[in-house]
Formats: sequence, structure tokens, C-alpha cells
Amino acid sequence: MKSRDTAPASNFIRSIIEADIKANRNDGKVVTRFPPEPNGYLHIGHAKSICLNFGLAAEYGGTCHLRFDDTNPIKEEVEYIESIKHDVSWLGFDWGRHLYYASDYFGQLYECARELIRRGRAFVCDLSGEEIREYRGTLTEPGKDSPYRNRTVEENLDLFRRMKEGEFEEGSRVLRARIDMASGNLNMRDPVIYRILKAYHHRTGDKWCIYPMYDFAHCLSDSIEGITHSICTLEFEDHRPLYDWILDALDAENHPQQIEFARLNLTYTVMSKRKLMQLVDGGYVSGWDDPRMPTVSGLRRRGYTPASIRNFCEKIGVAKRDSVVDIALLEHCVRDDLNRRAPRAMGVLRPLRVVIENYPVDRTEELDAVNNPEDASAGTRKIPFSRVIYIERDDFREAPPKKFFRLAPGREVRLRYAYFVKCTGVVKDENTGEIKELRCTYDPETRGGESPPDGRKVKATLHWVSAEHAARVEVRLYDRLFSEPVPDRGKGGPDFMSFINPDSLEVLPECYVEPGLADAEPGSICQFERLGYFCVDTRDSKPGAPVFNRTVTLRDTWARIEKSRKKGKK
RNA sequence: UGGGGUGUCGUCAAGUGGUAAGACACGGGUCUUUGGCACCCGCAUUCCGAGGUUCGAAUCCUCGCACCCCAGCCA
Repeated sequence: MKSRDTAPASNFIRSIIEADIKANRNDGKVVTRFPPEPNGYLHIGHAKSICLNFGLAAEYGGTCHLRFDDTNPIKEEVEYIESIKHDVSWLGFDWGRHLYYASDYFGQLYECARELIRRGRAFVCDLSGEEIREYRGTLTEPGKDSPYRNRTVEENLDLFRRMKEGEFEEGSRVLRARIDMASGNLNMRDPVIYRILKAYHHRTGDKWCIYPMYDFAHCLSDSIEGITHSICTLEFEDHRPLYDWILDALDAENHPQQIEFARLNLTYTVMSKRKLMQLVDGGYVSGWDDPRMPTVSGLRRRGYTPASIRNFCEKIGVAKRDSVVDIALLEHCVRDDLNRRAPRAMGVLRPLRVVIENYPVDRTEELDAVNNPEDASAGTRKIPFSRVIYIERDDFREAPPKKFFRLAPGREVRLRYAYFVKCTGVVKDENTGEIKELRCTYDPETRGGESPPDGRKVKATLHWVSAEHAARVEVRLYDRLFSEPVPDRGKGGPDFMSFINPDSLEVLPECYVEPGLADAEPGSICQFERLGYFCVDTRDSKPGAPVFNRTVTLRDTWARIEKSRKKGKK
């Protein structure tokens, strides 16, 4: 079933674009780009940017480019390029023929740098890294001019050429823009625009030993590609004057408009590459695609759908204020989507054996079950019923508290699609007192779960599985990674790692599911009725032995009642 | 008096001088062979604060306050 995406909401970027179109700027065209650096995996914060850039382009009949910002060969690898492409297209976006690499422009960028030198707007500086930092001044004090600032154009051109030829050591010289060492904006204090890096580049090999810095490469790449709106995150706001300065200094034909928005933060998780890396390296998660990770690959493995993520990105909006979105919204979005598309099934996570005493020993019935009440076209299936079944341990209480509607001694409930059953006995372990088994009787007049002719009503419907026919599987229950809503809040406070939730993963090796699920395909999804949405793990499932990941629980009114009761007692 | 940003419900977020949208969360209810879904009701007399302009201010002005970003030859 197709799920509709949320209708676009008003935001400041759309307003800007609409005003531009109205004024016929850029001939009314809209060209955006998503410019990841291939040095790591994408997370849901990137998804926000992807949805924004590709979404805007689609909405206004424009195009969105996928451009790898690969100007630092030391940190970048091809492996990431493939994973990023996979994630972007998995999210549902198509860059068509517009796949680019900043490294494709190295030649043009080099010429731009030479032109800047010719115009007296750039110079080769021999200061060491440390000296450059000293000359830069501080936040409150102006910097001072480099002694190399007034070299002649000829000398600069020659030196820059020789930098390119590999005549100088790494770190011995850089090319700097000649702007203003007294600027309040540190980015304008003669920023480095080219550095010597004798490193092998994953695309250009050993062709270059000088590489452009982000500020130089990015604006020019945008300009070369005819980008109209260059959308980035807030921390680049201070770079906008430099972005504009470079394009102006070169009289660039196309001068894109940089627009900044606030990056995404989510409760109960962390989003920075560095922090996620700490979780991976420390072995707190199984990898970048661990289902608890906020990475696109983690969400995918967890069972999140592209539509649910797109929807989420639309719902959170786009603005400039720092914010932390409640992860409950993400969970809402995935439930909303999965409710429409996930086939229902029954699975018992913590099995409790139930013997139906008045049901014939060797009888088995095939009962009809609805595959998806939200989608009639999904049809029905047959499920086996027999004398011994499993139900959820949570669905029985020997001494039921108020508002507990489920099974209890002497009480009658419905087994979904099967029969009404009444609890007639509890079998316990003599020593431990642990409940080993329940004895029940069933009412043959309630076949299919229908109400009996006498009009008896029942307050609960339980899921169950026939012991003889069920498939035994492993189920993994995931919870939030951190116990604090904002684990990395504030400096000086406790380190975010101290808030790791020790119970974020619970493995249940002995669960029982409908026989039809024994061969469930990795990646397939389902709803275990009354429990939640699950997907078959793509990494650890084996043929005939699926491993189920819980994507998200169903909303659970009873659990909330119990929780608030516990709180009340405290 | 370094520069640049941002402050609207618990959390996101519209609003652009005409009298505070929506979503999530939360609380209550209807329905129910999922305590799911769906549906209904409630949830900011007030927009960081204080002044001012105006018939009228979240929107304009003034002065404060708080928070975020910037001193990589990272992006």
C-alpha cells in the first residue's frame, strides 16, 4: 500500500525560493545540491538535508545534484561513496545524471586560484601552521598581516606553480586569500585556500599534491554547477561572507545564494560523527548499522521505511533555531506508515504454555486470520490451532490488578481468531512457585473468536500460537540508546557516554511465531499483533531461522497505566 | 562595544501590524475479535524581559537578558 507523504509546510527557505521565482531570479530555476564528504556514514540529520534539497528541487520543478565534497584525500574513502549513494536512493531520491565530485573541478579550481593571484587577491604564505594561528589573532583581538602578504603576482604565481609541482614539503607553504586580518569574522582573516597534501586521492590518484580547502572549493563547485540555492547548516553562517567574497573576487557568472538552517537533534541519541564513532569503537553497538544507531543504515536495519523518514523530515520543519526533536515523533511516523503496510501475524515473545483441557488431543484446526485490517486487499490466511498453545506471560496475572482485562484464574478471554477460553487452573513449580502452565477450557460455540449465542462478552483478546506448529525464532528488542533525553547537553556536565542505556538491547532466543513465518525473507516486515512492528534482520537471519528486530512497539495503553501507577507509588 | 545567529505550548513549528495554525506528547471519551488503528473533546488571554510607537504589536522602535556558532593547512 502506498502511504502519502505529509503535505509541504511553510518554512523560510520555501519563502525565499518562492520570492526568487516570483522575481524571476535565475530565470525562475531551482537547482540545489546535497554535498556530503565521503568520510563516514549518513545519519538521520543528513536525511533531513537530503529531503530538503531533493524535496525543494522536485517541488519547484528543478534539479538536485549529488556532489561528493572530496577535497581532503586523507579522510576520505571510496567505501563511503557507495554507502552514501545507496542511502540517498534508498530514501527515495534520484540524482539522475547529476552525480558530481568536487575533485572533478580540481583543474578549474587551480585556474581560479591563479586568477585570484593575478588579481592580487591571493598570495603564497610561508608561515608555519603554528605561526598562522598566532598571526590570526583571537576572537577579541585583530590578527596581523603575514610578512609574505605583499609578494608580487609573478612570485606568487611561480611559487603556487611549484607547490603544485611538488617542490615543497607538506605544511611548508599555503595559498591564502588576501582579505582582512582585522576582520571580526575570523574566516576573513586571510584564510588558507590551498594546502600541500602529498596524499593519494581516491579519484585523482597522484595527480595533485595541492588540494583546495572547503571554502574555496565549495562556492566554486556550486557556481560551476549552476546551483541557485546552496543550503547548508548553521555553522557555515560565518563562512557566507567568504563564500560571497570568493565568487565576487572572481566575477563568477553564477553566484548561488547560501542559506543556512539548523541541523537536526533527536532526543535519546547523539548525532555527531565523532560520538557515533565512539559508540562503534567502544563496542557499545555492533556497528554503524546497528539497529539502535540513528544512521540511515541503522534505521533501515531496524525496519524504518523510507516513507516514514521522509515524512518525519517534513513534519519537523526547517528553521534556524537550535532544537531537539522528540524521538517520539519519529516513532509516530514509522507506526503510521507500518500500520498501513505491515502484514499482521501472531508471535509470542515470552511464552506461557496453555493446555485446553476439553479440546481433543490430536485435533488440529485451520482458522482464518485477517492479514491487514487496514488493507482489505491483503486478504486472509490460515493459522493452526490445537490443544496446547502458548500465550504471552504478560497476558496472565494470578492476582489481576484493577483495569487488568486479560487472563486470570476463573476469567474468560478471547483467543484472536480462535475461541473464548476460560482459565481453570494454574500449574506451578513446587519449589520456586513459578507458573509453569495454565489449564483452560474452551467454548466450541465461539469458533473464529465469535461471540457466543448467549451474548457473553469478554474484555480482552489475546494473541497465541499453537505449540505443536509454531516456529521457534530469535527476537531482538531494541530500546533507546541513552537514558537521558539530551545525553550530550552542556559542557562541563557528565560525559554523554555515562548515559548509555544498558538495556537498549534485549535478545529473546526462544520466541514462537506462526508457522508461516519460519521462512520469512530478510528485510520483510510484519506486525506481531498487540506487540509492535518487526522486521527480519538482514545480517543475522539464516534460511529457516529468521531473526526478528523490533522496529517499534505499538502504542500500549495498559503499559502506560502501569507505568503511571508505579510512578504514583514512588 | 570581536563577529555571526536564535528566542512563540512539555517538544518541534506556522505566523511578516488586524487580535496565537498544525503535529508529536499529555489528559479524557467513543468505537473495537490488536488495551493497535480510526474518531471526538481538552491542552499558549499570550509570544525571553522591560519600556515605547499605534485605534490595534508575537510582528515596528529602544534598552536589557539568555542560549548557540567561530581562533583546522577539517568539512
